[in-house]
Amino acid sequence: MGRPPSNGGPSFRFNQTEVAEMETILHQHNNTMPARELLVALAEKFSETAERKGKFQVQMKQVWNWFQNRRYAIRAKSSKVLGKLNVSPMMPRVDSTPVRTVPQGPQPIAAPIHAPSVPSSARGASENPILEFEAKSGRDAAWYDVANFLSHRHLESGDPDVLVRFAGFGPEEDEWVNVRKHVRQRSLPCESSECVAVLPGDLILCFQEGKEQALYFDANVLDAQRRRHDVRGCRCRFLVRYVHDQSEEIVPLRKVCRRPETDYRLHQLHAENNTTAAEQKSMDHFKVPATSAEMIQKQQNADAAFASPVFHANASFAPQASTPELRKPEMSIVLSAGNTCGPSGSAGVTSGSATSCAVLTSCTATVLPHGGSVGNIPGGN
DNA sequence: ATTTGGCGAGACTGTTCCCA
DNA sequence: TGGGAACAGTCTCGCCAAAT
Repeated sequence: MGRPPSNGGPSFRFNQTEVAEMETILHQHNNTMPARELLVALAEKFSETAERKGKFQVQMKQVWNWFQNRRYAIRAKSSKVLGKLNVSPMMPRVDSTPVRTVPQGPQPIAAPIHAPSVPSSARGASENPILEFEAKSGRDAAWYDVANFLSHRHLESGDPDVLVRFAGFGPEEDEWVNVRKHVRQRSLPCESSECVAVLPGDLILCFQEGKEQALYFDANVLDAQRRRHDVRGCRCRFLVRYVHDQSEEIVPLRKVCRRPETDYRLHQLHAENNTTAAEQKSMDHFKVPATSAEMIQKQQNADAAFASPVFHANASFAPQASTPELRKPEMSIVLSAGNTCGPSGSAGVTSGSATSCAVLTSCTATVLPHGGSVGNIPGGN
């Protein structure tokens, strides 16, 4: 690996003019690789300059290498800066460059947004007593992980607002958001084996890469094209329609974050697989049940047993699942001055009643998963 | 017609070497 | 010694032919 020893020839360097031109092009291309034709044209152009003509022929590969190195250098530099700010480069608000590493590769240390840091088996709502939240920013209609609930207030309409600190962002990015509409349990990044839980009709959180920004938006799954999994993982494709702009796109699983409400599907599948495996030893290791219309219908029927496909933090719903372990977690956001407010709504913002804390001196946000334990998120006043 | 697997291009990341 | 140039390994993804 690396550069081989030179054969004694003169070393090549791009001059300032050439570098400036390539930097301009790189900037114009939003730090992405220009087309091959452009690289060839650049190489020819540089070769035709008075300085080089007849002396040195600039190869397209050299131009290509320069772009590769410069892009890598820029990324490395920006990640260093972000590291100093304790901000993950995964944060779409900070780095609008398309991010490819959501479900793959080493994850950043600082609060990765929607990056799977633990196995899905440990992420299930029913197994994780301290839930995480995401909030919808009013600035760009995108969803971000919530680091802290800092404060709360009430609008004249009676709707509770909370002041949130977005994960990886500073106080200047704090926003008041409506708890009813714009706060909900954090969406879960999908691992390869979890594509079966993403079905047409689902609301998902989808990573939309635009020219200037790449953010997580709500989207509806219109169709799912199932493909066989291999060593590369899930190769399925999902046709989605973004809620905010109604645009449609075919996306791979890695761009999809499913809603926690679909956890029960995985539980069901695991239960079924365990049962079937006991009966059928020769069964394939990986099954893609959604290729079957029957399976889709089965899941959709199961969906119908739940009150709402969208599960907001404040949503009032009545789980009707027959088996208690498959019920969605009943969830409350509690803002209190040392008090813990349960689903009873006596003093907290709850899923059902949206009642409020009367006094708020030291704010803590407490999550109560379906009768579960309590975790506190330290906050401001 | 659909699914599957292979292949190649491109992207990304990291290393090595050279020279000012 | 640091910056720049060159290149290799790995991964992703689209395309296409073969298989079902």
